[in-house]
Amino acid sequence: MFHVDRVNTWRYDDIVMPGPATVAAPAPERKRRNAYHHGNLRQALVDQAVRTIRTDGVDALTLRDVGAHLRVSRTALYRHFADKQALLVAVATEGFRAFRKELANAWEGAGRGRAGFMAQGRAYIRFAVENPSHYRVMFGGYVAKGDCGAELAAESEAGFRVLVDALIELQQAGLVRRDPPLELAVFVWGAVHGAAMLAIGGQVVRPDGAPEAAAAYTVERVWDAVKTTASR
Amino acid sequence: MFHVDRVNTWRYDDIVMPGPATVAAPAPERKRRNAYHHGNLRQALVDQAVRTIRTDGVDALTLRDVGAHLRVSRTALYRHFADKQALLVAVATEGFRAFRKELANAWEGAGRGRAGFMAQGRAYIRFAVENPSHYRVMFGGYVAKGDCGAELAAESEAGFRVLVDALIELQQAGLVRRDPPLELAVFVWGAVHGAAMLAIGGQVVRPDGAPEAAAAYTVERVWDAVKTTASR
DNA sequence: TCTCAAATGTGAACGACGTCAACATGAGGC
DNA sequence: GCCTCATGTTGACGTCGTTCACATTTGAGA
Repeated sequence: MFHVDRVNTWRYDDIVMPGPATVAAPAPERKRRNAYHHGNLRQALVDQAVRTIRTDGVDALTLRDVGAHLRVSRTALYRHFADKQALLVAVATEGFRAFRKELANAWEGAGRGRAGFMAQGRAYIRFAVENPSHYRVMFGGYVAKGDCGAELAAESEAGFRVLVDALIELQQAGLVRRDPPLELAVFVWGAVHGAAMLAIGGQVVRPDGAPEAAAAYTVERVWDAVKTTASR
Repeated sequence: MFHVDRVNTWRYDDIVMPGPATVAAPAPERKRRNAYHHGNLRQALVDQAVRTIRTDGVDALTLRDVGAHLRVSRTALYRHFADKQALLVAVATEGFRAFRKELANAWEGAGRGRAGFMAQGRAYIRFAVENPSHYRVMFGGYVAKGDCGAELAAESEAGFRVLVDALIELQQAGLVRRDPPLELAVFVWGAVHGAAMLAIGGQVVRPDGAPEAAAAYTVERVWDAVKTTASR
């Protein structure tokens, strides 16, 4: 959860980079296979869930199916997750981890500043377009009913913080208006998130190849919304 | 569906105002009640679905429960809808009807122009905040897998057109930049939609009363994104 | 090396759900 | 008054998430 009313109490010095994201990676998955005792079933379950969601959508995710693909009883899952919801939470958590990495890479890779801001926005939309079902698990309300768990909250908050940090840096450089950073960040996140949702929701049909261009346009407009009158 | 590549082929002269929206209205529901033959079961089913969604969320919607509340068999629904998905489509369609009305009222009520734009944006977010579950049915991917049906498509497109028309008018008044109207509209819709999703998604926790203020802030930033440099 | 408790996987079963097919009932035109 | 069609009911099926009692393996301590 992001608390907008905690603007002055946030601390930005405790960011820790997570381990490598396993999203989309088929995963080794063979350590010791002896009928019983899978080895690392928990991670395998998450990976398989991600794979199924990616190919068939969230609604097609079935515990029985996940178990079958892993040659494991359908109830083995309950030794690692409280229920199906908990599995989805784990999926979302992994998604946020990879997502945060993409955002940070874009920001750093483009050399921060205005270009970094633009790159970060485009990376956001690209992530959603390339992982629509996964993105929906993260933001579509399948999760986060309040019972989301601390790890998910921390991970999504960390992703948000990448954006907040960037905005603060841009403010200090005089490029972005000096509104409360979290207020600004919520606007930016919302705008890009909305564009992403529309892009993957089927609500807006575009000619092929256009998602990239549309994303660029969106980010340009967002920049106009937050830039100072001084900055070009 | 909104086709961005049809910018030059859209026609804006065939708008027809729909009948009064029945969203949230408990509905009379008693015409001729004789155990068999409900009278107007189709509308009653939609109304009950809306009521259940409003109080318990989309996931809690059960055909058996809907039937029970209406003192009707659980399968009576199949005389009026192909399946559960079709019922959700009907719900979304009604949502879009009411939604469009809110947007149009805000735009007209504030006297169009810049104030109308702001009012329309705030009305959008207010609708989402006041009808979060309903809003999720409309935009959360429960519908619109491509099998959404013509009526839903027309209704949602009509809502979108309210925004497009407003933007075109603002362009002609020299208040909004002269980008392709649909490109602009997709950005604006996306930005406000994203803010609405974040507001109702539990991802952003705000102090009470803030949704209105946050909506106002979002709409101000959107205006900065689309206004001409000439307009104040 | 042996033992035994804890961790992990299995199988059968339950209730709820969406959906279907066969049947029952009522309304309205002839 | 009859007949047809729209509309509502009943019973059943298959799938789902979940639970419970049980089986198997692991690993720490003797």
